[in-house]
Amino acid sequence: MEPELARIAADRMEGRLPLRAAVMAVVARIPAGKVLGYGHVAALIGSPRAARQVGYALAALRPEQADPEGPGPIPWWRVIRSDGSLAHAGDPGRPLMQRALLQDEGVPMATHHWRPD
DNA sequence: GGCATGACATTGC
DNA sequence: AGCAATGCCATGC
Repeated sequence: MEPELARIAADRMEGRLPLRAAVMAVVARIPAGKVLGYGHVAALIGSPRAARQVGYALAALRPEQADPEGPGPIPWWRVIRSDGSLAHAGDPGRPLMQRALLQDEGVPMATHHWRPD
């Protein structure tokens, strides 16, 4: 694991970093073309059973941070469900956009699901 | 502190 | 493959 990720996990577990901030820090480090599950992100910040909180944190992204077109966006579209499906969060159009973004980055996907290794 | 909420995960059918 | 029932746990009121 990269030292930076270890530091983030440690800060989070010691209570020096709010879950929201830890999630942002980790997601921001996911390289283009790669994806992580919500539970995977949770594990990286030292709270393996807090997958739902990861989603809750991403839901609070400010518009400019969530906009893929903007400068330094948080790549929320690289976080998917463990079974490869995409969260809709009340917006049926989002899985479609997410899938398009991932395909643009060359993520291998089946018609509906990301194909895990 | 108690209780409801939710971009999830797992299991069992 | 799809669906329902549970378990989870950080947040906000």
